[in-house]
Amino acid sequence: MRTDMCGELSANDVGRRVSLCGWVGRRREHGEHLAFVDLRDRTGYVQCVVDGAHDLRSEYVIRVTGTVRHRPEGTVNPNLSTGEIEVGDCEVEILSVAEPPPFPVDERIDTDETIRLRHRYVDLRRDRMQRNLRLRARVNSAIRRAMEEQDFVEIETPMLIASTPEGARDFVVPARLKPGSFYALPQSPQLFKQLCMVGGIDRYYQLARCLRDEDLRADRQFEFIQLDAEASFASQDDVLAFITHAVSAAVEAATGDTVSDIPRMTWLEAQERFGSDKPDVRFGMELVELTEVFAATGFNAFKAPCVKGIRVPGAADTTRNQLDALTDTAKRYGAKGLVWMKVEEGGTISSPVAKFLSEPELSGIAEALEAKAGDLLLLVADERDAVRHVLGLLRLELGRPPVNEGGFQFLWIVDFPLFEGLDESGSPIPAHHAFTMPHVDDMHLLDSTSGDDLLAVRSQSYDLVVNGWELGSGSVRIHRGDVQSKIFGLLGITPDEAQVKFGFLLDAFRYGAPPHAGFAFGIDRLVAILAGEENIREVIAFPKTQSGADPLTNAPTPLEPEQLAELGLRTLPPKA
RNA sequence: GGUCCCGUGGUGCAGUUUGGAGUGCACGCCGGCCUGUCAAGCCGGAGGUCGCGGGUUCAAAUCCCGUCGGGACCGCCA
Repeated sequence: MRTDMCGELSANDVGRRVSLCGWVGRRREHGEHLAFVDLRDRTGYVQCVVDGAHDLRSEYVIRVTGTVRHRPEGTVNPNLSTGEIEVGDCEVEILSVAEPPPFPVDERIDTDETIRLRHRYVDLRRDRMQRNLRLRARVNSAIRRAMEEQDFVEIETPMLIASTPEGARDFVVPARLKPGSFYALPQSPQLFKQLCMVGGIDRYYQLARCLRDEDLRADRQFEFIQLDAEASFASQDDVLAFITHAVSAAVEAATGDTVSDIPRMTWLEAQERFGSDKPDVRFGMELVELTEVFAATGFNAFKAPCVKGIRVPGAADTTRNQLDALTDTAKRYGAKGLVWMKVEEGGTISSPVAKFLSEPELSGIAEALEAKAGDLLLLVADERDAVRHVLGLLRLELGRPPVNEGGFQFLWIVDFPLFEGLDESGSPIPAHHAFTMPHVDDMHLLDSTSGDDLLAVRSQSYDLVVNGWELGSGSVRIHRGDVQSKIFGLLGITPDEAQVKFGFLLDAFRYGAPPHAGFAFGIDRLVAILAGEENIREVIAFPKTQSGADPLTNAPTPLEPEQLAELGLRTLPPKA
């Protein structure tokens, strides 16, 4: 139907008779016999000169056959890639009429997202979505190529699997042939990829669709895509190298630049300096240790296991109202309180609590935080993890740059703790999952009866972070029965329970399991960052809203009684 | 489970603080004029359940309560 694409025509095509197909953009009519029509396809716009455009309307789908010619002197449009030329002497064929679009395809002004999603097929015509989805396709392609260059083989794993109690809430699917039983949709192909290792696949990867029934956020949808990978006879360093190569290929597809090396930071350092396991290192305002400064303090609020502070440069003009609001925010984050201090000209510290602090304490704060006149200092005292958490969130709130500023600061976070806490019965809670290999240097601590010792055990697990977003995580897996038994024992999982929950994996490991390690990172998040988008919905063709609905299809919907009956289901009445 | 913000012709906004006639702006839409525009221009016109329900009031887009929808975040997401 067409010989060329609108946006690809140039002065080189002058004189050619071309056929173009696309949507009618803006029309500029000049009386009965001259009109300009901007014709749009996926490549861009070109101006067509037609003899009257009365029967054309916005978003009509048309085919234009005409001759490419230079624009007359003085009418070249430098803002348009095809602005040097136009298509004249046009025959116009209407392929499809269109009602006026619910919002302008031309995106000078932002449109409410619900309306965009309800008419996503119109929204997809816009440059932003075209760019983002095409970027996503290039990134996917580059990642596949990078993994295959490294001898990874793409294996597809099932979508209908058994539910396991760990981790996120499962989406479930009723089993028609076994009423009362359910499949779960995979949160990740975790167990299957390990089975692939036992199966001698050696290097597995998949752009895997994962589903988790948890609350949605700017960076979280029910369904998302991960580059999921696992390699046999591979160490942590090997995996990091494999993934770095894939990430570099993705970045190159987006920007042309490669990523040669991704720096590493231990989990402990990330927590201490940034109050997060996914630090945004594009800006300073690091957490500063002040516990020692208050070792002998008389101020009750600072008699705590940990005191830390952050310095907000030049923010001493923050009003009392704003500071009260900030204190409320800190409390919402779980702080007992927030102490603020303003650094006056000359270095004097003014604060509601200054009168409770000694001179050495005040000077100690100023020195540790490298306070300068005009700065605002924020201090939190509490248990160590609470202090990190609150200040980490305040730091982001007060200093975080927009997502598209400061380049891409990739970071490996390594040496995560194996356990993230103790449950009521004193058993440790796994930070990653029950198959994560402990750090070789900490193996001996597993025999300790001390909770503190157990919580100090590091694991061979690692996260990939960019600009404060967690892209993904992975670990070296346990492949030895004795280590696995010890971990299960520590977790309070009896051999019988382990057999019920993970029997098929443990069975598989008895038949010759290679040492293996793997990783998975979120494609949606990576593409969003590369596209400069704050929200992954902007890089997903048909996303859900924060309440999990699709304004386009109206999903989720109730089922007909017959359909429920066939599945052996009965629904409860809505809650009153 | 919780906190905060938003909801006004098709689109984007102003109006809400301090209640007084559905008032205004830009775009779009419909009709007319217009032979070199490109966010064309000029003239005219249509288009409203101020998300929904209740309350206060002589009077509610505006104040109060509830509810629905959307968004950001905390919890949650091994």
